[in-house]
Amino acid sequence: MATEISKGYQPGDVETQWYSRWEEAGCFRGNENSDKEAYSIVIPPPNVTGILHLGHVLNNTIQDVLARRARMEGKEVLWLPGTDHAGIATQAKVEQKLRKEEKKTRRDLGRDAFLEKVWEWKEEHGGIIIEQLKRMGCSCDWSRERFTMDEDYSRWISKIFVDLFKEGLIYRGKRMVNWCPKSLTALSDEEVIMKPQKSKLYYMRYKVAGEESADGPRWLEIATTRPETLMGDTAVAVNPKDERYADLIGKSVIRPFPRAEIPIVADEHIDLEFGTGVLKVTPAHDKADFEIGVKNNLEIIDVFNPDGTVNEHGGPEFEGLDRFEARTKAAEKLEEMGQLVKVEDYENNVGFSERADVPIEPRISMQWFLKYPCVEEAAAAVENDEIHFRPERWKKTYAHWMNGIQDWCISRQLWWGHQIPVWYRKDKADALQALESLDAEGAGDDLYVGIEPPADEENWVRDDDVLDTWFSSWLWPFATMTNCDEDPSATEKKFFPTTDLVTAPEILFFWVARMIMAGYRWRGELPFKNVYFTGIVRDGKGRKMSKSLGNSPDPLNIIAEYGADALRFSVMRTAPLGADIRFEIANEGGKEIYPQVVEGRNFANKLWNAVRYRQMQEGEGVFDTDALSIYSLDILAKLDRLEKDMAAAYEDYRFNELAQLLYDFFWGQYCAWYLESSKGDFAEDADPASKASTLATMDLVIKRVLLALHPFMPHITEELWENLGYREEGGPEFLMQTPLPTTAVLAGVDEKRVAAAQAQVKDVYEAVSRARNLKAEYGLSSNKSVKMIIDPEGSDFSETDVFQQLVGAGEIVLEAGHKAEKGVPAALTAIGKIFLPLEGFIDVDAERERLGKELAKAESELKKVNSKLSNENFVSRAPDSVVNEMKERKKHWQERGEELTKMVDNLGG
RNA sequence: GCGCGAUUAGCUCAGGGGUAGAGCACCUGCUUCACACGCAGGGAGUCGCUGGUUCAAAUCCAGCAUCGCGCACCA
Repeated sequence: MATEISKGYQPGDVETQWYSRWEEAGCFRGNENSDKEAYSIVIPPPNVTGILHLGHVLNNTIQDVLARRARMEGKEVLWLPGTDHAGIATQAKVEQKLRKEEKKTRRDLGRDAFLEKVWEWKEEHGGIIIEQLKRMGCSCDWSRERFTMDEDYSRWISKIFVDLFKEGLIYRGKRMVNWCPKSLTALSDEEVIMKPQKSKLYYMRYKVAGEESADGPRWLEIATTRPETLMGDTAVAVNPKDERYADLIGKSVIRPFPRAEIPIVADEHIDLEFGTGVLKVTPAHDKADFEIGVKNNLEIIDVFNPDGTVNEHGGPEFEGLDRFEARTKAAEKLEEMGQLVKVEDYENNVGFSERADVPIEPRISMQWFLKYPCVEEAAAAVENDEIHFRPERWKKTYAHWMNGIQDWCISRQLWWGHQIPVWYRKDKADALQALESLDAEGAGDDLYVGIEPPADEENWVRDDDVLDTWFSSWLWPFATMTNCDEDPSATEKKFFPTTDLVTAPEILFFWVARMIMAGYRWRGELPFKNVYFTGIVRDGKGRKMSKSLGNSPDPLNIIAEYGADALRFSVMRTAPLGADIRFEIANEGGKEIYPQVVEGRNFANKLWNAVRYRQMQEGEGVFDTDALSIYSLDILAKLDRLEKDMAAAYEDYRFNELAQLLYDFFWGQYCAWYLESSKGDFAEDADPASKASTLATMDLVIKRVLLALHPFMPHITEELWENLGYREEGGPEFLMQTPLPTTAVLAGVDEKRVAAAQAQVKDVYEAVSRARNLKAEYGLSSNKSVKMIIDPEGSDFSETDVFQQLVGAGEIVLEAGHKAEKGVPAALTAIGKIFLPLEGFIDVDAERERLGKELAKAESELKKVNSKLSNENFVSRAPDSVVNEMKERKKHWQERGEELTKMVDNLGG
C-alpha cells in the first residue's frame, strides 16, 4: 500500500501536483443536478488586474475552509469565482502605461483604440490573480469563472439600467457631486475618504456696500479655508439669530476680485461659534453652500476646470493655476489689498478620492443617479437576522447607512466599464444633454434607453459615460448564474440564494448592502444567508498593509518558502472573528521571516513526521474496543471531544479556534503524550495484541485528524492520506471527497470505563511531569537513565513501563513503604511517592530547601482556601459545586502539607 | 461631535464571575532509533485606570485614558 515518506516535509511539488489532480478530476465542480443539499459561495471578485495580497489570502482561505468542510459534510458545493473589471483602477493603470511608454493620453488614442489597449492589458494580466488563488489551493469551480464585463454579464447591467430607468428610479440631473480632478470623473459618496489635514484658516474682510462713514468703510470679517474659491462667491451668510450681524441681513458686501456686490443672506445652519460667524457662500464648490444658493436663488459660478485648475472666472491673474497654487496666491492678493486680517493653523477633514488619493472637488455636474430599490426589505432582512451578520456589530453600521441612504451617483466619466445604455437622437442630442433633469417621464421619443442599441443606430448618439463598477458588482450573486433573458438556470435553482458571503467590512456599503437590495429587486429574495466580515491584515506594528509602506509581503514568496498549507493554517490560527490580524514580520540577518507562518510550517512538519512514525511501524492495526489500553481510551476520548468542539466552533465561524483545537490536540496530546506512552508497544518483546490495538488507535486518530485538518491544510493531508493508503476500496478517490465520520470513535463504549481510564492516565501523566521535573532540578539531562523508586502508598499503580518510558528512567522499582536515605529527592504524586536515589548526589540541605519551597506553596494555597471557606457568606451563597470543589482543594493541600512536613522532618535537623 | 471596537506575559493573541492560558521569544539541559521545523525543564502578568454590583470581578455595570475604525454640510 504505502509509499515511503521522506524525513522533512517539502511542500512545493506536493501542493501543485495535488491541485492539478483535483482539478483534472473535477473535484471543484458544483453539480446543479445533484440531490445533495446545496452549499454555495460567490467569491468577492478581485480586480482583474490585481495581484494577490494577504487580505486575499485571509478572505479566500476562509471561503476554501467553508467550501471544503461543506463538501466533506456531504453537501453539493459551488464556490463560484471570477474577477471584477474595476473601472477606475484598471483604466488608471493602462493610462499610466500609455503615458510612460508612448507619451500619449487616452484622448490621443480615442475611445475605441484605448479600450482595445485595456482589453489587451486585461488578457495579459487578468489571469494572474486566478493562478495565484489556485496556488493557494482554492477549490473554486473554475468552469464557472465569470468576469463583470463578460457579454452575458454586461447584458444584465443594461437590463437593470433599463428596468430602473423605466421605474423612475434612475434619472439624470445637474447636481453637486464629488469630482476627482485626477481621474476626471464623478465619484459616489462612498468613494470619498475623509482625512484630517493640517491647513490654514484665513480671516479676511469685505467692505459692506454703502456703509462708508467718516471713519472709513465698515468691514465684515469672514473666515475660510478656501480663499481660492473666492471668485465663485455669490453671497455671504450669517445666522439669523446672530445679533452681531442682524442689521446687515439684506445688505451686501463687496467681493474683492473680481470686484462685485454680493448679498448678505441669513441661514440657520451657520455656526455662531465658528470663525467670525460669517460664511462665504460658493454655491459651485461646496455642498452646503449649494443648498444656500438654491434657497436664495444665487448665481452659481464654477471657477475650476475639470482638472482642478482655475478657469476664466478667476481672471487673467488666476486662470490656469492649480487650485492649491491659487489658494496661496489669493491670500497674497488679499494681503496686498489690506483685506487679509490674520491666518491661523487649522486642522480640518478633507475628502480624498479613494483611488487617486487627491482631495476631491465638490462640483456641479450632470450625472446619472439612482434612487435605491427595495431599501426597506434589505434593511429588515438584516435587522431580523434573515441575513446573519458576523460579527453582529456590523448590523448597526448597516442599519445606520440604510437609514440615511442617499441617491447613488452611478455615472463615471471613464471609458473602461459598461457604457450607459442611453442614446440621444442625433439632432436633439445637445439639447437633451443640456437639460437640467431627465427621467423616464420626461424622456420622450428623442431618447432611447434599451438593452440593444436602437435599430437605426446611425441616427443616435450614445451617452459617453460608463457606470460605476459597483453598479455591476451588486448583481454578482445571481448574474453569474443565469443570463438575463432566461428563466433562472438550473445552477441558480440549485445554488441561489448562496449560503455564505465572506468579505471585508470596508465594502459593506459598496457591495454587501447593494447586493442585498439587488437580490430583493431582481430575485425577490435575499442573495445570501450569512455574511462573515473578516478583519484587516496589518503588519506587526498594526499598520495597514500597503505598497507605499513596503510592509506588504508577497504571499507567493511566502508560499514558495513555507508552503501554501503553512500560510493558510497560520493565517487562520491568528484570525479571530472580525478582529484585525497582525501579520508579524521579523528580520533575521537581512532576511524577512514570518514567525506565524514558521509555526504553521513547523506544524505541517510535525504532522508529516508523526504520520511517518506510524508508517515505520510494521503491521496492521486491529481495532477492538475491549482491547484498548487506558492510553488509547484517553486519546480517543480526546479525539471525540475535539470533533465535538470543532463542530461547535464551525457553527460560530470561529476559525482561529478550530485551527488552535487541531494544533493542540495533535501536537499537545497525540504527539506529546500518546505516541510517547505507546512506544513500549513496539518493543521486540511486546505483546502483539497490544501492538495491533495501538496501531489501530494511531490509524484512527490520524485518519480523523487528516479529515478534520483537510480544509485548513488541504495539500499535505491529501498527500498523507494517499501515502498511508487510507483510501477505501471503492471509496472516493481523494481525501477531499471523503465524507466526515458521523459517529464518535468511542460510541458504545462504557462511559464509566472511559472516565476511569482518563482519570488514571491523568494521574500517570502528572506524575511523569513531576518526575521529569525532579530530574531536571537535580541537573540530570532528560535522557539520563536513572533509577526511581515508587511507593504507591495504597494506590493501585501498575503503569511502571509507561512511566519509565515517559520519564526516561532506566529502572523503576515499586516498593510499598520504602524508607529512603536522608536527602534523597522525592516528590508527592497521585500515584504515590516518587524517590530519586542519587549515588553521590545526596544533599540534605538542597533537598530541604526544595521541599521547603513546595511546603510554602502548599501552605499558602491552604491559607487561601481556608479564608474562603471560613467566609460564611461564601458557604451559604455560593453554589454547592463551588463550595465542594473548594473543600476538596482544602483536603488536597492539607494532605500535601502534612506529607511534606513529614518528609522535611525525615531529613533531620 | 455621535457610534463601534480594542487594551491580558517581552511579542502575537485565546479565555471570560469561583486556582491567570497558548505559541513565539528568553534561560537550562538533551545529536533519546518520527520530527533540532525537534524533546525535556524553567523564569516571566496588580488582566489600561477609577469607582460600583457581588460571598467572590481580569470577567458584569458606569466613568475615564490611550489606540483604531465608521458616520457627520463647522466653512
